[in-house]
Amino acid sequence: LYLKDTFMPVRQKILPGTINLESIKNIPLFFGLSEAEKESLYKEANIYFYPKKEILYRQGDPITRFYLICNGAVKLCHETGEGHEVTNYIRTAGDTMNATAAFSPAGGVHGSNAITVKDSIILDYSIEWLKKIVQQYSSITGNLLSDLSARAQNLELEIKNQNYMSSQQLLACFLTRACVVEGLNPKAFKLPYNKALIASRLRMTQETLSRTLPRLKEFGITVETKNFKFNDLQSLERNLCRHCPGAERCRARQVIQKTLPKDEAITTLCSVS
Amino acid sequence: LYLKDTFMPVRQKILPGTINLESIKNIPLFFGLSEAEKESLYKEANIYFYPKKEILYRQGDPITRFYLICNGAVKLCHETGEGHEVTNYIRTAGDTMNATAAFSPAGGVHGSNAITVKDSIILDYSIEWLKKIVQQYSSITGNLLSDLSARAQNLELEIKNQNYMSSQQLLACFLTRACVVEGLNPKAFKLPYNKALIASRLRMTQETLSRTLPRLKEFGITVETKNFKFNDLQSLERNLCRHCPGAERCRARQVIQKTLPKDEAITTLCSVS
DNA sequence: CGATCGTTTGATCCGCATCAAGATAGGTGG
DNA sequence: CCACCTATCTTGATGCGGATCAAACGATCG
Repeated sequence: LYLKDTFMPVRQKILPGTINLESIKNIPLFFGLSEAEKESLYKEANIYFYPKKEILYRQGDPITRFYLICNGAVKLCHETGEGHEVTNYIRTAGDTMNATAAFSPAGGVHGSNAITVKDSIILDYSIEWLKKIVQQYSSITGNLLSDLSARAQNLELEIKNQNYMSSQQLLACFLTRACVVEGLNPKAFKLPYNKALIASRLRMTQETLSRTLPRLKEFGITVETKNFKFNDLQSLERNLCRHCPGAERCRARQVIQKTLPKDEAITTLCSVS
Repeated sequence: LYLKDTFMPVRQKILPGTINLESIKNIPLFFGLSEAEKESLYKEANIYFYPKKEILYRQGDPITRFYLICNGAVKLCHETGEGHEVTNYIRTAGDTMNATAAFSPAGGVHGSNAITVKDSIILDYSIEWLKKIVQQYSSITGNLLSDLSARAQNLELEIKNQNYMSSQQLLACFLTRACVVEGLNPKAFKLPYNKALIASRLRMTQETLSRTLPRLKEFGITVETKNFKFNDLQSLERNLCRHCPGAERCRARQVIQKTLPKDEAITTLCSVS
């Protein structure tokens, strides 16, 4: 850390020249850039020093900046419904933050808090600016970035779901999503895949899936041999959202409630498909 | 499906004009493209019809093509060490396959099999060609794609690990990786974070972490208060790799064995950080 | 010195995996 | 049409890993 002798109790802007730029040059994101690109990237960047335990942003804040950690470490965490803290990731030097959010179509808000766990030096850009840079050249590139972002966001959601949802909830999510993806009628549909495949996809055994199916009745889903029926979306919402971590709970709740009155397609709650 | 009346028992090339291109135009990847881009993308694409249960590629095959599903569904699956099949994802219309592999630095081989679970129409491109297209415009874009790809690949690995590894294995992975990321000496180091943070990151309770620490001795890792020591990498390798799904097992094994003789940095086994 | 934080230990419980066996359905050939 | 077979699915009994609740322990600090 190039500034470790200086006492910095609070977030503090670092002016060009104050910091040794060599450390930045070793960051993968800047590999192989043309001089022009480097120039514009350096000019547009904010560089800040953050002491340990400083909050970069809070869950629920609108997403506006793209971060790049030069030095130190940041935890991404959120509060669960039950009140205790869950850390999703620890990001360290060279890692980016908000890359997925930057290129996903919807603007949205942060799903977690970002807090330094060590003294850190972090660089940030306006997302608007970054998006413009990327898309001015080729739109297939922008689309690929969106695709990868969506993929990564789904994976993050899936990790949370796998950890904090019961087999009932996972299965209900899967069925819900299947309706959307496959364009099925929630009032009466047949399984699009055989049960072995679904169990395998949900990372549970066939036996567990088999035992879980009848217990979906508690969630307002009736099952008879291969015929499924969502008949109580309110109950589904109540049960799916219970125990979900903060951001997801809200998202699921909103989504179901929004689709309730129209009672048409049930939108995506869950990453599993 | 535009060709459903035709009987096609095997993979079969579809010539331009045979298929209704409207369905392709609704795919997000092609949104907002310039005419020139569209032109070159359509020209370069292979379009194939695949019947149900057709194998697109096998685990271990070199990665050469980027796929885009127009219609149908594909499962990505692999065999576990114990012999039964695990499905990682089910990809459906509009999803891409190998996007992450296409933009990660190393070429590499497929970590899973891809098999259609319905009759499908799938489009594919050479990865080389796609890479060239993307990088001819701006290298920051290429770097962003690499960053997102790496992120997504780590998330996939994390999902598998969370599901198939014991708390001992997860913790050992975390410590191994911490040595690499933080540049610690495997022969003697202190925890870079406090235990509450680590437990939270590993999605286990503090109590479990506490009980797991002494049991790391079985893996050749000794723990005294806050001092850690890897003293038997062979044992670590044996225990970490046991129960891992195919691709990861091999990767972990190779990585440890490669670092064994030199006994320097232990390379990344696990996505958790 | 008590107070708070970080950590450990013990007792208990619950969900899912595992192993094993039975049930149902779909398809084939006689 | 029935007997047979295999694939698919269900049910039961048991065990294990980690969560939960509760309490004790140790360290650091005012």
